[in-house]
Amino acid sequence: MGLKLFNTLTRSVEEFVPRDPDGKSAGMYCCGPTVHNFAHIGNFRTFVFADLLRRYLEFKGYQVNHVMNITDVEDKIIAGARASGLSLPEYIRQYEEAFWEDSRTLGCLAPHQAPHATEHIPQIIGLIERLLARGLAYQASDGSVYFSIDKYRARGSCYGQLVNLNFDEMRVGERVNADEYDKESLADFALWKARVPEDAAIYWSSPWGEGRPGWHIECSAMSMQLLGPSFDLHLGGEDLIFPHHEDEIAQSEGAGLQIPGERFVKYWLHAAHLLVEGNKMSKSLGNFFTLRDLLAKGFSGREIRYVLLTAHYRSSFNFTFDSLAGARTALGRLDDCLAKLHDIAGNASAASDAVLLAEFSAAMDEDLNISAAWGSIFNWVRDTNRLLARNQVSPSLAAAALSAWQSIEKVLGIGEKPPTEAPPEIVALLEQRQFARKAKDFKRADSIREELKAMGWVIEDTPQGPRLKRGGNAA
RNA sequence: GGCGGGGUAGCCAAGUGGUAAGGCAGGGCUCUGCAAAAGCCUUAUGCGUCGGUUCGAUUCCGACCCUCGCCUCCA
Repeated sequence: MGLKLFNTLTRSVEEFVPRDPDGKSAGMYCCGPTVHNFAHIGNFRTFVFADLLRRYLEFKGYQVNHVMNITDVEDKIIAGARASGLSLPEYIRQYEEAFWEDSRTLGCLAPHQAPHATEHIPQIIGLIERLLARGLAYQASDGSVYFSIDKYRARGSCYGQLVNLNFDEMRVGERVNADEYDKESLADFALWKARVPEDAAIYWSSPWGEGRPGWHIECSAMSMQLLGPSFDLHLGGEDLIFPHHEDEIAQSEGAGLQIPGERFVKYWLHAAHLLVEGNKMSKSLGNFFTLRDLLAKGFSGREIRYVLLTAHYRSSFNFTFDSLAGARTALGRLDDCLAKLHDIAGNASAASDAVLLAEFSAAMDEDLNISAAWGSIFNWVRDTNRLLARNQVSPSLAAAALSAWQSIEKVLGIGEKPPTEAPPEIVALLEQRQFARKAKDFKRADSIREELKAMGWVIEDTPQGPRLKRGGNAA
């Protein structure tokens, strides 16, 4: 079965067919973070979605080239760097490092390439020069270079492919002070912003004078450089559909580097926004959380990733502390089931359980229906537990299940709870409790159990003897 | 004003023209010295409201209500 994805360009679910004639490799670009602060949980929804898609493409056997840019020059960054008194690279480094650390905490694989805007100024300038040469851009009297939407449309190109645009009804520029700009048309967007006093030392020289790149151009320049003028997948948050991605199409196709008949991007995918406790995240509502805020509250990266992966990427999703707490229980049930299977499987090996894999991939093939995929996984957990309870799981059956699970886990990236070695003093207490139990001194046995619980260890008595589990907030 | 999403149990969330996945929480039972874990059973005559089409609609159509997003920077 083939993977189907919802393409914003056509507003329909389409079969994924990579451009590669061999059907093997896939180029994927995801708009990355602007590193002016710690990324929040909503940002990470998109990045976890990108990670999931990349992993699932790999599961399907594609060789993925995953590119995610780091936007390292932009108004907020310049303002932040100025306020901090740090140089631009120093200011950026702290947030970029935090971003990668947070990504790892959430189980995201590192993109294969992570280009920075400031390291691609020559490519950006080259692209702008090409747009100027083709008559699609102009330098305004303020020194900035703008993309002309009128000229682009006059050439027969469509501006407004990802969204329906009605130029008569749109309130272009309503919420921005139009006097600040010197554009021919309000909807035109900046390719190159002329240096202003607030930019201080942050500027580059260009054929149009000192300045810095506009926001949209970096993604066009870097994606085309690393993935070619046409590539398969471009992702981002839904708020980027317009204007950012629309402008990327205009610039990239306006430059005319594509083979005739080919698009800049074949599939555009967008992740919906997150609500937190039923509301749009905002600092004034007190529901604005960075990943670090949640970690500080005792939740682990895998619990947060699990919650982010419970809803379909295209539906706006309500992120709640209830679901975060529920994630711990749900993952615990999964972990316990897997631990028992490991105990039984021992060194046995077997081919993957085909049914589990088939159900999982059937769900994921449908535009990454992760909720349905979890449904199949938890049905499997229940069925497995049922067999386990009846002692009907052979080592080879357990090995087959685990083998299937390992393939699925590579997609989910949720990780297995690492087996925790109990320290000697804990083991000693456990032995004392067993001794007391044998002597029918249940009062003492129970008090030892309480003591262990207070130390973060939970005892489960099984027919094979007691098992120790890490309780509480352990990651 | 234009455009585009949503409204499914206490919470989160799939899905379908044929009688509602899954997770969490709750209740009962089994197991256990007691627990824990696990298992079994249980929790929406109902899928925003009102009409329509249909043998049959939560699923299609229409109207309405509510809600979120984009049209500025934004995942």
